[in-house]
Amino acid sequence: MSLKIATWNVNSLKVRLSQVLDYMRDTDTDVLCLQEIKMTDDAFPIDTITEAGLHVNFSGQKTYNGVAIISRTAQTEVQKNLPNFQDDQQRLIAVTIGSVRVINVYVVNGQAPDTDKFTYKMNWLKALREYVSNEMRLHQHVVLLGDFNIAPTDADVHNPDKWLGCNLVSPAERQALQELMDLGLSDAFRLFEQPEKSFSWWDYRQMAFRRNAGLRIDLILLSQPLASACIECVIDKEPRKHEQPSDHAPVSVTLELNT
DNA sequence: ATGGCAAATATGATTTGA
Repeated sequence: MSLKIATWNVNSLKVRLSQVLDYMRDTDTDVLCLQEIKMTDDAFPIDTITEAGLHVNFSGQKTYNGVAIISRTAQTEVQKNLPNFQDDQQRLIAVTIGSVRVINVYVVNGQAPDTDKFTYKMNWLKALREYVSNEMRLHQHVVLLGDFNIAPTDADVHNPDKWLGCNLVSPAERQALQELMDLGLSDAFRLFEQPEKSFSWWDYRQMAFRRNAGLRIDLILLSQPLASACIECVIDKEPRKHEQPSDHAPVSVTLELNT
């Protein structure tokens, strides 16, 4: 059985709803994890999505953040927010689909390394590690994916010199990502040969997309059994070329699972 | 050194993002 799981920071689901529905219609994506839906739960377009024959769970808030998971088959064991971290911001939703535990995150941006927001980011990542560690004891098939707001290495940055010392690329953030991966998770994108200068986000300004001046910060981390089952990981740049695009592109993995 | 763009909130300018 083939299973395609994708992550996409949509930067407002209100603005991008038609693009999301088109994506589920036009691709063979089975599970689509969204970040930055930027809407309250009472405004969530649940009817439009379910009328398209899709299943969905979501955790939203006013103005910022917010996450959702859309799938072609049923979702169970819904977890909203980290159970071990008091948080006003809606940044995590986890569900089980078939044998796969899907953990969808919108990691804190962190603004700059000497700010309160950066401290919040580091504390949030520490709590995420605890949570994921426990989930991996309960589930063999774990996918941790989303907008990590961390570029894993300088190969994931168009201009590392310019980014030196900034959030998204700092040693502390990269160490926190490494500690997550040390739980037994692999960066799916790097399981395969990939083109140089592969990015998942491009600034809206200065024609950054046309110049391919971007970062790879949207990641899919797989537990070992899923890494073995993974046959592909791709960044789909097509939606970034659309009218009124999100500044992020969808990233997907294809898993070939037994049973 | 600064702003560039986009979205939300709100209706003018500010906040946030990465």
